[in-house]
Amino acid sequence: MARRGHHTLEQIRNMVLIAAEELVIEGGMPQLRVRNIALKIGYTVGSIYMVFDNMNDLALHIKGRTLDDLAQQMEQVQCVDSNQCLEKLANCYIEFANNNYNRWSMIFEQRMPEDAVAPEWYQQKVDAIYALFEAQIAKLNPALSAAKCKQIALTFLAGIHGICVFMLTTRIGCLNENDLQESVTLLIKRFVHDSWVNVY
Amino acid sequence: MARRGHHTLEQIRNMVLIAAEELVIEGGMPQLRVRNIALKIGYTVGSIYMVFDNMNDLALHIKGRTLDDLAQQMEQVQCVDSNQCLEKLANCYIEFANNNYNRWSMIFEQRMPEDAVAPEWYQQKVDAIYALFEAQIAKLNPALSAAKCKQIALTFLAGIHGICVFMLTTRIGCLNENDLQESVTLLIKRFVHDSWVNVY
DNA sequence: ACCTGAACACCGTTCAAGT
DNA sequence: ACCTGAACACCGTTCAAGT
Repeated sequence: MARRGHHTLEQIRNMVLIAAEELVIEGGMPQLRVRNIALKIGYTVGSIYMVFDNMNDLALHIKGRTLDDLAQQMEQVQCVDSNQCLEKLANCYIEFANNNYNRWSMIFEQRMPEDAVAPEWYQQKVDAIYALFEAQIAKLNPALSAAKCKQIALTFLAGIHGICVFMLTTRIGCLNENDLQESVTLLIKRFVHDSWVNVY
Repeated sequence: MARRGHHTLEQIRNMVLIAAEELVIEGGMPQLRVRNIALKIGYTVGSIYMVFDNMNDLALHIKGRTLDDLAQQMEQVQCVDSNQCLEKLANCYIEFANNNYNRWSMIFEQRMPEDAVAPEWYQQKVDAIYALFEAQIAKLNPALSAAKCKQIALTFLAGIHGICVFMLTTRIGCLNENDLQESVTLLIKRFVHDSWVNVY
Protein backbone atom coordinates (compact mmCIF):
# COMPACT_ATOMS: atom_id res chain seq x y z
CA MET A 1 0.00 0.00 0.00
CA ALA A 2 1.96 2.98 -1.25
CA ARG A 3 0.80 6.39 -0.10
CA ARG A 4 1.47 10.09 -0.34
CA GLY A 5 4.83 11.20 -1.59
CA HIS A 6 6.30 7.74 -1.62
CA HIS A 7 6.38 7.92 -5.40
CA THR A 8 7.02 10.66 -7.94
CA LEU A 9 4.28 11.42 -10.46
CA GLU A 10 6.40 9.68 -13.07
CA GLN A 11 6.58 6.58 -10.92
CA ILE A 12 2.83 6.61 -10.37
CA ARG A 13 2.26 7.07 -14.09
CA ASN A 14 4.33 3.98 -14.73
CA MET A 15 2.61 2.00 -12.00
CA VAL A 16 -0.77 2.87 -13.51
CA LEU A 17 0.38 1.89 -16.99
CA ILE A 18 1.80 -1.47 -15.88
CA ALA A 19 -1.19 -2.29 -13.69
CA ALA A 20 -3.59 -1.39 -16.51
CA GLU A 21 -1.63 -3.50 -18.98
CA GLU A 22 -1.72 -6.47 -16.60
CA LEU A 23 -5.48 -6.12 -16.26
CA VAL A 24 -5.88 -6.14 -20.05
CA ILE A 25 -3.56 -9.13 -20.44
CA GLU A 26 -5.46 -11.09 -17.82
CA GLY A 27 -9.02 -10.21 -18.69
CA GLY A 28 -9.18 -8.03 -21.78
CA MET A 29 -10.74 -4.58 -22.01
CA PRO A 30 -13.65 -5.43 -19.67
CA GLN A 31 -11.10 -5.52 -16.83
CA LEU A 32 -9.68 -2.09 -17.67
CA ARG A 33 -11.57 -0.13 -14.98
CA VAL A 34 -10.26 2.84 -13.12
CA ARG A 35 -11.23 1.28 -9.78
CA ASN A 36 -9.40 -1.95 -10.61
CA ILE A 37 -6.24 0.01 -11.36
CA ALA A 38 -6.51 2.07 -8.18
CA LEU A 39 -6.90 -1.11 -6.13
CA LYS A 40 -3.89 -2.68 -7.81
CA ILE A 41 -1.47 0.21 -7.23
CA GLY A 42 -2.75 1.14 -3.78
CA TYR A 43 -3.90 4.63 -4.71
CA THR A 44 -7.43 5.99 -5.11
CA VAL A 45 -9.26 6.62 -8.37
CA GLY A 46 -8.52 10.33 -8.32
CA SER A 47 -4.80 9.75 -8.61
CA ILE A 48 -5.09 8.06 -12.00
CA TYR A 49 -6.30 11.41 -13.34
CA MET A 50 -3.14 13.12 -12.09
CA VAL A 51 -1.07 11.13 -14.59
CA PHE A 52 -3.45 10.44 -17.48
CA ASP A 53 -6.07 12.70 -19.04
CA ASN A 54 -8.72 9.99 -18.92
CA MET A 55 -9.21 6.27 -19.53
CA ASN A 56 -9.08 6.81 -23.28
CA ASP A 57 -5.68 8.43 -22.98
CA LEU A 58 -4.46 5.58 -20.78
CA ALA A 59 -5.80 2.99 -23.23
CA LEU A 60 -3.94 4.69 -26.07
CA HIS A 61 -0.68 4.43 -24.13
CA ILE A 62 -1.26 0.74 -23.45
CA LYS A 63 -1.80 0.27 -27.18
CA GLY A 64 1.41 2.17 -27.83
CA ARG A 65 3.35 -0.25 -25.62
CA THR A 66 1.78 -3.18 -27.45
CA LEU A 67 2.88 -1.74 -30.80
CA ASP A 68 6.40 -1.29 -29.40
CA ASP A 69 6.45 -4.91 -28.29
CA LEU A 70 5.27 -6.09 -31.69
CA ALA A 71 7.82 -3.94 -33.52
CA GLN A 72 10.59 -5.20 -31.27
CA GLN A 73 9.72 -8.83 -31.98
CA MET A 74 9.54 -8.15 -35.70
CA GLU A 75 12.92 -6.44 -35.72
CA GLN A 76 14.50 -9.64 -34.45
CA VAL A 77 13.39 -11.57 -37.53
CA GLN A 78 16.36 -13.05 -39.39
CA CYS A 79 16.23 -14.07 -43.04
CA VAL A 80 18.25 -14.66 -46.17
CA ASP A 81 16.15 -12.80 -48.73
CA SER A 82 13.21 -10.42 -48.91
CA ASN A 83 10.67 -13.06 -49.82
CA GLN A 84 11.56 -15.08 -46.77
CA CYS A 85 11.66 -11.92 -44.72
CA LEU A 86 8.08 -10.98 -45.63
CA GLU A 87 7.02 -14.50 -44.81
CA LYS A 88 8.66 -14.39 -41.40
CA LEU A 89 7.34 -10.91 -40.64
CA ALA A 90 3.83 -12.10 -41.45
CA ASN A 91 4.25 -15.14 -39.23
CA CYS A 92 5.62 -12.93 -36.49
CA TYR A 93 2.45 -10.82 -36.66
CA ILE A 94 0.22 -13.89 -36.42
CA GLU A 95 2.23 -15.35 -33.60
CA PHE A 96 2.08 -12.10 -31.67
CA ALA A 97 -1.68 -11.83 -32.14
CA ASN A 98 -2.07 -15.41 -30.99
CA ASN A 99 0.22 -15.14 -27.95
CA ASN A 100 -1.01 -11.71 -26.90
CA TYR A 101 -4.62 -11.91 -27.93
CA ASN A 102 -6.11 -9.46 -25.42
CA ARG A 103 -3.52 -6.76 -26.05
CA TRP A 104 -3.59 -7.28 -29.81
CA SER A 105 -7.37 -7.17 -30.13
CA MET A 106 -7.48 -4.08 -27.94
CA ILE A 107 -5.60 -2.16 -30.64
CA PHE A 108 -8.65 -2.48 -32.87
CA GLU A 109 -11.37 -2.65 -30.23
CA GLN A 110 -10.60 0.65 -28.56
CA ARG A 111 -11.57 3.37 -30.97
CA MET A 112 -10.96 7.09 -30.84
CA PRO A 113 -14.01 9.07 -29.68
CA GLU A 114 -15.74 9.98 -32.98
CA ASP A 115 -13.90 12.87 -34.60
CA ALA A 116 -10.61 12.66 -32.70
CA VAL A 117 -7.52 11.60 -34.64
CA ALA A 118 -4.63 9.51 -33.28
CA PRO A 119 -1.79 11.66 -31.91
CA GLU A 120 1.51 11.97 -33.77
CA TRP A 121 3.48 9.75 -31.36
CA TYR A 122 0.97 6.93 -31.75
CA GLN A 123 0.82 7.14 -35.53
CA GLN A 124 4.61 6.86 -35.62
CA LYS A 125 4.46 3.54 -33.78
CA VAL A 126 1.97 2.25 -36.34
CA ASP A 127 4.16 3.46 -39.18
CA ALA A 128 7.16 1.68 -37.65
CA ILE A 129 5.37 -1.63 -38.16
CA TYR A 130 4.54 -0.86 -41.77
CA ALA A 131 8.07 0.35 -42.43
CA LEU A 132 9.45 -3.15 -41.82
CA PHE A 133 7.25 -4.55 -44.57
CA GLU A 134 7.80 -1.61 -46.89
CA ALA A 135 11.56 -2.00 -46.70
CA GLN A 136 11.41 -5.60 -47.94
CA ILE A 137 8.98 -4.76 -50.72
CA ALA A 138 11.19 -1.91 -51.84
CA LYS A 139 14.15 -4.32 -51.93
CA LEU A 140 12.17 -6.73 -54.09
CA ASN A 141 11.16 -3.98 -56.49
CA PRO A 142 13.56 -1.05 -56.47
CA ALA A 143 11.63 0.55 -59.33
CA LEU A 144 8.46 1.05 -57.26
CA SER A 145 7.70 4.45 -55.77
CA ALA A 146 7.63 4.79 -51.99
CA ALA A 147 3.87 5.32 -52.13
CA LYS A 148 3.36 2.08 -54.07
CA CYS A 149 5.56 0.17 -51.63
CA LYS A 150 3.51 1.53 -48.79
CA GLN A 151 0.29 0.47 -50.41
CA ILE A 152 1.51 -3.03 -51.19
CA ALA A 153 2.84 -3.40 -47.65
CA LEU A 154 -0.51 -2.26 -46.31
CA THR A 155 -2.48 -4.63 -48.50
CA PHE A 156 -0.29 -7.56 -47.53
CA LEU A 157 -0.42 -6.83 -43.82
CA ALA A 158 -4.15 -6.16 -44.05
CA GLY A 159 -4.59 -9.61 -45.52
CA ILE A 160 -2.60 -11.17 -42.69
CA HIS A 161 -4.53 -9.13 -40.16
CA GLY A 162 -7.86 -10.17 -41.65
CA ILE A 163 -6.92 -13.81 -41.26
CA CYS A 164 -6.08 -13.19 -37.61
CA VAL A 165 -9.44 -11.52 -37.07
CA PHE A 166 -11.38 -14.34 -38.69
CA MET A 167 -9.38 -17.07 -36.95
CA LEU A 168 -8.96 -15.61 -33.48
CA THR A 169 -11.94 -13.31 -32.96
CA THR A 170 -14.75 -14.67 -35.10
CA ARG A 171 -13.89 -18.28 -34.48
CA ILE A 172 -15.13 -19.85 -37.67
CA GLY A 173 -16.16 -23.46 -37.24
CA CYS A 174 -13.56 -26.20 -37.39
CA LEU A 175 -10.53 -24.04 -38.06
CA ASN A 176 -7.62 -24.95 -35.86
CA GLU A 177 -4.00 -23.87 -35.52
CA ASN A 178 -3.00 -25.83 -38.62
CA ASP A 179 -5.66 -24.21 -40.75
CA LEU A 180 -4.51 -20.80 -39.64
CA GLN A 181 -0.96 -21.58 -40.64
CA GLU A 182 -2.12 -22.95 -43.96
CA SER A 183 -4.19 -19.87 -44.72
CA VAL A 184 -1.21 -17.65 -44.03
CA THR A 185 0.98 -19.78 -46.25
CA LEU A 186 -1.67 -19.55 -48.93
CA LEU A 187 -1.84 -15.78 -48.74
CA ILE A 188 1.92 -15.49 -48.69
CA LYS A 189 2.34 -17.81 -51.66
CA ARG A 190 -0.21 -15.82 -53.60
CA PHE A 191 1.14 -12.49 -52.58
CA VAL A 192 4.85 -12.70 -52.16
CA HIS A 193 6.36 -15.48 -54.19
CA ASP A 194 5.74 -13.94 -57.58
CA SER A 195 7.50 -11.12 -59.26
CA TRP A 196 5.87 -7.79 -58.66
CA VAL A 197 6.64 -6.66 -62.14
CA ASN A 198 3.66 -8.53 -63.56
CA VAL A 199 1.27 -6.31 -61.72
CA TYR A 200 2.87 -2.92 -62.04
CA MET B 1 -46.54 7.47 -27.53
CA ALA B 2 -47.68 3.89 -27.69
CA ARG B 3 -48.87 2.31 -24.45
CA ARG B 4 -50.23 -0.83 -22.89
CA GLY B 5 -51.71 -3.42 -25.15
CA HIS B 6 -51.57 -1.25 -28.22
CA HIS B 7 -48.92 -3.61 -29.57
CA THR B 8 -48.33 -7.34 -29.38
CA LEU B 9 -45.04 -8.55 -27.92
CA GLU B 10 -43.95 -9.38 -31.44
CA GLN B 11 -44.66 -5.85 -32.57
CA ILE B 12 -42.75 -4.42 -29.63
CA ARG B 13 -39.85 -6.74 -30.35
CA ASN B 14 -39.72 -5.44 -33.88
CA MET B 15 -40.01 -1.81 -32.77
CA VAL B 16 -37.10 -2.32 -30.38
CA LEU B 17 -35.00 -3.96 -33.09
CA ILE B 18 -35.66 -1.22 -35.65
CA ALA B 19 -35.12 1.59 -33.16
CA ALA B 20 -31.88 0.01 -31.96
CA GLU B 21 -30.68 -0.43 -35.52
CA GLU B 22 -31.40 3.20 -36.30
CA LEU B 23 -29.43 4.29 -33.26
CA VAL B 24 -26.43 2.22 -34.40
CA ILE B 25 -26.68 3.52 -37.97
CA GLU B 26 -26.79 7.10 -36.76
CA GLY B 27 -24.21 7.03 -34.00
CA GLY B 28 -22.56 3.63 -33.75
CA MET B 29 -22.49 1.40 -30.71
CA PRO B 30 -22.11 4.29 -28.23
CA GLN B 31 -25.71 5.21 -29.06
CA LEU B 32 -27.03 1.72 -28.41
CA ARG B 33 -28.41 2.39 -24.90
CA VAL B 34 -31.48 0.83 -23.42
CA ARG B 35 -32.81 4.25 -22.35
CA ASN B 36 -32.35 5.63 -25.89
CA ILE B 37 -34.37 2.76 -27.30
CA ALA B 38 -37.12 3.16 -24.70
CA LEU B 39 -37.38 6.85 -25.52
CA LYS B 40 -37.56 6.14 -29.24
CA ILE B 41 -40.37 3.56 -29.08
CA GLY B 42 -42.35 5.25 -26.32
CA TYR B 43 -42.03 2.43 -23.79
CA THR B 44 -39.97 2.24 -20.62
CA VAL B 45 -36.66 0.45 -20.16
CA GLY B 46 -38.27 -2.55 -18.51
CA SER B 47 -40.23 -3.41 -21.65
CA ILE B 48 -37.08 -4.03 -23.68
CA TYR B 49 -36.39 -6.96 -21.35
CA MET B 50 -39.76 -8.47 -22.17
CA VAL B 51 -38.66 -9.08 -25.76
CA PHE B 52 -34.87 -9.50 -25.53
CA ASP B 53 -32.81 -11.32 -22.88
CA ASN B 54 -30.42 -8.39 -22.51
CA MET B 55 -28.55 -5.80 -24.55
CA ASN B 56 -26.09 -8.42 -25.75
CA ASP B 57 -28.92 -10.51 -27.15
CA LEU B 58 -30.39 -7.47 -28.85
CA ALA B 59 -26.99 -6.54 -30.31
CA LEU B 60 -26.63 -10.05 -31.75
CA HIS B 61 -29.98 -9.72 -33.51
CA ILE B 62 -28.98 -6.37 -34.97
CA LYS B 63 -25.81 -8.03 -36.28
CA GLY B 64 -27.91 -10.81 -37.72
CA ARG B 65 -29.99 -8.30 -39.69
CA THR B 66 -26.79 -6.69 -40.96
CA LEU B 67 -25.49 -10.05 -42.17
CA ASP B 68 -28.84 -10.65 -43.91
CA ASP B 69 -28.59 -7.29 -45.65
CA LEU B 70 -25.03 -8.04 -46.77
CA ALA B 71 -25.95 -11.50 -48.03
CA GLN B 72 -28.91 -10.08 -49.91
CA GLN B 73 -26.75 -7.50 -51.68
CA MET B 74 -24.17 -10.13 -52.53
CA GLU B 75 -26.79 -12.46 -53.99
CA GLN B 76 -27.71 -9.80 -56.51
CA VAL B 77 -24.21 -9.80 -57.99
CA GLN B 78 -24.27 -10.67 -61.69
CA CYS B 79 -21.22 -11.98 -63.55
CA VAL B 80 -20.06 -13.98 -66.55
CA ASP B 81 -17.47 -16.24 -64.91
CA SER B 82 -16.24 -17.23 -61.45
CA ASN B 83 -13.19 -14.98 -61.51
CA GLN B 84 -15.33 -11.95 -62.18
CA CYS B 85 -17.84 -13.19 -59.66
CA LEU B 86 -15.24 -13.33 -56.86
CA GLU B 87 -14.09 -9.87 -57.84
CA LYS B 88 -17.61 -8.48 -57.69
CA LEU B 89 -18.39 -10.24 -54.41
CA ALA B 90 -15.26 -8.74 -52.89
CA ASN B 91 -16.18 -5.30 -54.14
CA CYS B 92 -19.68 -5.78 -52.80
CA TYR B 93 -18.25 -6.49 -49.35
CA ILE B 94 -16.08 -3.38 -49.45
CA GLU B 95 -18.94 -1.24 -50.70
CA PHE B 96 -21.23 -2.52 -47.96
CA ALA B 97 -18.62 -1.84 -45.27
CA ASN B 98 -18.12 1.65 -46.65
CA ASN B 99 -21.80 2.50 -47.01
CA ASN B 100 -22.86 0.91 -43.73
CA TYR B 101 -19.79 1.56 -41.63
CA ASN B 102 -21.42 1.64 -38.19
CA ARG B 103 -23.41 -1.53 -38.71
CA TRP B 104 -20.50 -3.34 -40.36
CA SER B 105 -17.93 -2.44 -37.70
CA MET B 106 -20.41 -3.46 -35.00
CA ILE B 107 -20.22 -7.05 -36.25
CA PHE B 108 -16.61 -7.17 -35.08
CA GLU B 109 -16.77 -4.67 -32.21
CA GLN B 110 -19.46 -6.41 -30.23
CA ARG B 111 -17.95 -9.58 -28.84
CA MET B 112 -19.57 -12.51 -27.09
CA PRO B 113 -19.10 -12.37 -23.31
CA GLU B 114 -15.94 -14.43 -22.73
CA ASP B 115 -16.79 -18.13 -22.98
CA ALA B 116 -20.15 -17.87 -24.77
CA VAL B 117 -20.34 -19.15 -28.32
CA ALA B 118 -22.46 -17.67 -31.13
CA PRO B 119 -25.87 -19.36 -31.42
CA GLU B 120 -26.69 -21.67 -34.30
CA TRP B 121 -28.98 -19.23 -36.12
CA TYR B 122 -26.27 -16.55 -36.10
CA GLN B 123 -23.52 -18.86 -37.29
CA GLN B 124 -25.73 -19.85 -40.21
CA LYS B 125 -25.96 -16.25 -41.34
CA VAL B 126 -22.16 -15.99 -41.26
CA ASP B 127 -21.85 -19.23 -43.22
CA ALA B 128 -24.28 -17.93 -45.83
CA ILE B 129 -21.78 -15.18 -46.66
CA TYR B 130 -18.90 -17.62 -46.98
CA ALA B 131 -20.99 -19.98 -49.07
CA LEU B 132 -21.23 -17.42 -51.86
CA PHE B 133 -17.44 -17.29 -52.12
CA GLU B 134 -17.02 -21.03 -51.67
CA ALA B 135 -19.37 -21.78 -54.55
CA GLN B 136 -17.29 -19.74 -56.99
CA ILE B 137 -14.04 -21.25 -55.81
CA ALA B 138 -15.47 -24.72 -56.16
CA LYS B 139 -16.51 -23.85 -59.71
CA LEU B 140 -12.99 -22.69 -60.52
CA ASN B 141 -11.47 -25.87 -59.09
CA PRO B 142 -13.89 -28.79 -59.09
CA ALA B 143 -11.11 -31.07 -57.84
CA LEU B 144 -10.76 -29.29 -54.50
CA SER B 145 -12.40 -30.73 -51.40
CA ALA B 146 -15.18 -28.78 -49.75
CA ALA B 147 -12.92 -28.09 -46.77
CA LYS B 148 -10.22 -26.63 -49.01
CA CYS B 149 -12.76 -24.45 -50.80
CA LYS B 150 -13.94 -23.18 -47.47
CA GLN B 151 -10.43 -22.34 -46.39
CA ILE B 152 -9.58 -20.54 -49.59
CA ALA B 153 -12.84 -18.60 -49.42
CA LEU B 154 -12.06 -17.67 -45.84
CA THR B 155 -8.53 -16.56 -46.63
CA PHE B 156 -9.69 -14.45 -49.55
CA LEU B 157 -12.52 -12.79 -47.65
CA ALA B 158 -10.25 -12.29 -44.65
CA GLY B 159 -7.85 -10.41 -46.89
CA ILE B 160 -10.64 -8.21 -48.17
CA HIS B 161 -11.90 -7.68 -44.66
CA GLY B 162 -8.43 -6.73 -43.40
CA ILE B 163 -8.19 -4.06 -46.06
CA CYS B 164 -11.54 -2.66 -44.94
CA VAL B 165 -10.34 -2.57 -41.34
CA PHE B 166 -7.11 -0.80 -42.19
CA MET B 167 -8.76 1.65 -44.57
CA LEU B 168 -11.98 2.45 -42.75
CA THR B 169 -11.20 1.94 -39.05
CA THR B 170 -7.51 2.57 -38.59
CA ARG B 171 -7.39 5.37 -41.07
CA ILE B 172 -3.83 5.10 -42.29
CA GLY B 173 -2.41 8.37 -43.47
CA CYS B 174 -3.06 9.57 -47.02
CA LEU B 175 -5.14 6.64 -48.17
CA ASN B 176 -8.26 7.72 -49.99
CA GLU B 177 -11.10 5.98 -51.82
CA ASN B 178 -8.91 5.37 -54.87
CA ASP B 179 -6.19 3.72 -52.81
CA LEU B 180 -8.75 1.44 -51.25
CA GLN B 181 -10.00 0.36 -54.65
CA GLU B 182 -6.46 -0.18 -55.84
CA SER B 183 -5.57 -2.33 -52.86
CA VAL B 184 -8.57 -4.50 -53.45
CA THR B 185 -7.69 -4.85 -57.10
CA LEU B 186 -4.18 -5.76 -56.06
CA LEU B 187 -5.36 -8.45 -53.67
CA ILE B 188 -7.85 -9.80 -56.18
CA LYS B 189 -5.26 -9.90 -58.96
CA ARG B 190 -2.87 -11.75 -56.70
CA PHE B 191 -5.46 -14.07 -55.35
CA VAL B 192 -7.98 -14.82 -57.99
CA HIS B 193 -6.62 -14.36 -61.47
CA ASP B 194 -4.24 -17.30 -61.40
CA SER B 195 -4.98 -20.93 -61.69
CA TRP B 196 -5.48 -22.61 -58.35
CA VAL B 197 -3.82 -25.74 -59.58
CA ASN B 198 -0.37 -24.26 -59.03
CA VAL B 199 -0.88 -24.13 -55.32
CA TYR B 200 -2.73 -27.33 -54.60
C1' DA C 1 -51.05 -10.15 -18.73
C1' DC C 2 -48.70 -6.26 -19.87
C1' DC C 3 -46.01 -2.52 -18.52
C1' DT C 4 -44.06 0.71 -15.25
C1' DG C 5 -40.36 3.06 -12.93
C1' DA C 6 -37.85 3.12 -8.74
C1' DA C 7 -33.93 0.75 -7.08
C1' DC C 8 -29.54 -1.50 -7.46
C1' DA C 9 -24.80 -2.22 -8.67
C1' DC C 10 -21.90 -0.75 -11.72
C1' DC C 11 -19.10 2.85 -14.72
C1' DG C 12 -15.81 7.30 -15.70
C1' DT C 13 -14.88 11.82 -14.04
C1' DT C 14 -14.59 15.86 -10.97
C1' DC C 15 -13.12 18.69 -7.25
C1' DA C 16 -13.56 20.57 -2.54
C1' DA C 17 -11.30 19.07 1.29
C1' DG C 18 -7.62 17.12 3.89
C1' DT C 19 -2.48 16.37 5.05
C1' DA D 1 1.82 19.80 -3.62
C1' DC D 2 0.00 15.52 -3.49
C1' DC D 3 -3.78 12.66 -2.72
C1' DT D 4 -8.33 11.54 -1.05
C1' DG D 5 -13.02 10.01 -1.49
C1' DA D 6 -17.62 11.63 -1.70
C1' DA D 7 -20.52 13.18 -5.31
C1' DC D 8 -22.27 13.30 -9.93
C1' DA D 9 -24.12 11.68 -14.21
C1' DC D 10 -24.18 7.91 -16.59
C1' DC D 11 -24.85 2.60 -17.64
C1' DG D 12 -27.54 -2.34 -17.76
C1' DT D 13 -30.69 -5.06 -15.17
C1' DT D 14 -34.34 -6.40 -11.90
C1' DC D 15 -38.80 -6.81 -9.92
C1' DA D 16 -42.52 -5.37 -6.75
C1' DA D 17 -46.26 -2.69 -7.84
C1' DG D 18 -49.79 -0.84 -10.66
C1' DT D 19 -53.60 -1.17 -14.32
